[in-house]
Amino acid sequence: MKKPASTNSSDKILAAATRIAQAHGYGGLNLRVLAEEVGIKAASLYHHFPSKADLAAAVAKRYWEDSAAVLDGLAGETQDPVACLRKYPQTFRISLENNNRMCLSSFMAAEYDDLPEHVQREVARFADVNVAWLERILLAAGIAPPAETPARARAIYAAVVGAQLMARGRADIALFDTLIATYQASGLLPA
Amino acid sequence: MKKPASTNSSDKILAAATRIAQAHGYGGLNLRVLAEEVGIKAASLYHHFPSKADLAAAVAKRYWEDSAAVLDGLAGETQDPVACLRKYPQTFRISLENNNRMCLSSFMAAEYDDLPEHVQREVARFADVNVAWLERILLAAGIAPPAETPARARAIYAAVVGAQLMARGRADIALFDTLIATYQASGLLPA
DNA sequence: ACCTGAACACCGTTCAAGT
DNA sequence: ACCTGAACACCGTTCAAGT
Repeated sequence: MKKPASTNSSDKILAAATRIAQAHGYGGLNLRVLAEEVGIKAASLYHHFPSKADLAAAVAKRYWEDSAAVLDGLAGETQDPVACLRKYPQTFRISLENNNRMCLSSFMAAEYDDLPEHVQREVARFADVNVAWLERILLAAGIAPPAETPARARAIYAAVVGAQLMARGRADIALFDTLIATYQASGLLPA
Repeated sequence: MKKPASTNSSDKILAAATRIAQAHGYGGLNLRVLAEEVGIKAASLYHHFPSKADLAAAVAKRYWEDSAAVLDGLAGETQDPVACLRKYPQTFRISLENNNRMCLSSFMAAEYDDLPEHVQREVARFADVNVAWLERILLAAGIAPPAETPARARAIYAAVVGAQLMARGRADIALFDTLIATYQASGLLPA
């Protein structure tokens, strides 16, 4: 039985850090601002995480774990794999709905050069989780020949990520929806 | 008759700042590092640009101007519009070839929340230029019904941008090539 | 016209000191 | 066990002072 995430300080720090990083990235994650949001001083953060790098790694790890849970939930409640694929882009739409935020891993993929190595690893895991899920659903849907499924899964992930990035750059959720609809019309995603 | 770009200091600053921003973004553009690369002190940068924000706006402006020139050159030398569309992703591949760098406008689209307003405007122009070019070529190629051309142009741009971001996050150019090939196989881009 | 050193308030981080 | 103020070297920026 896990306690609710907001019970202890480390969880509050992770939650607040995630929100900040989705809007400002790793470089833009200001520890004094984060600390204030949690109600402590910046120096106190170091009692919970040994460094900003380790905090970011923990944030990125929890981020892909949560994503995996959401995707499994989606697959569980939506048995039809084609319907699953239609709903998949929604998981990226939610970030945009949340104050024009974006996927943490996309932001950090851009910041690749400035990320500590173990943060890079956790960031890559998010893409891995998404691609693996897409492969599984694509196979179940029988959309592409099995040999082409891995490539197709990666293409869908990249395209959805790109749609989110372009829509964020315009602060325009409707653009995201149009892009996804066009992916569907063009055959990249099932209509 | 314009002098070569490297002749005066402002141009050297713009060129160096562009390279840095393509790797580290707006937030990661360190003025002391930039100044050293140009061979002056950070304080001297303010004689050429009134602020980091104005420097970044100038960088982003030149960036989309250069992109427009490259795309016009491509359309000029490659008369067949379908062949043009096949070569288009190459313009994004070049950044990855250059030390795993990425499109300046993609990076800054991620940093949207932290950009001064006039930088946001110049960043958006890059996407505008690319989308307008794609619309023109798509129409010439007769690939999609004219009514669907604007949406298709945006979808291609977003997908290519996403492919670059995903490949950068893995420092893997081969992944970029696979993604583009899959876009072509799925019908988003002409094969 | 262009450059500079020194200073400002702000970053991540450390540490001695508190409860 | 957890928090803090003060300090460190580093950021963007300013400015008086140099050529």
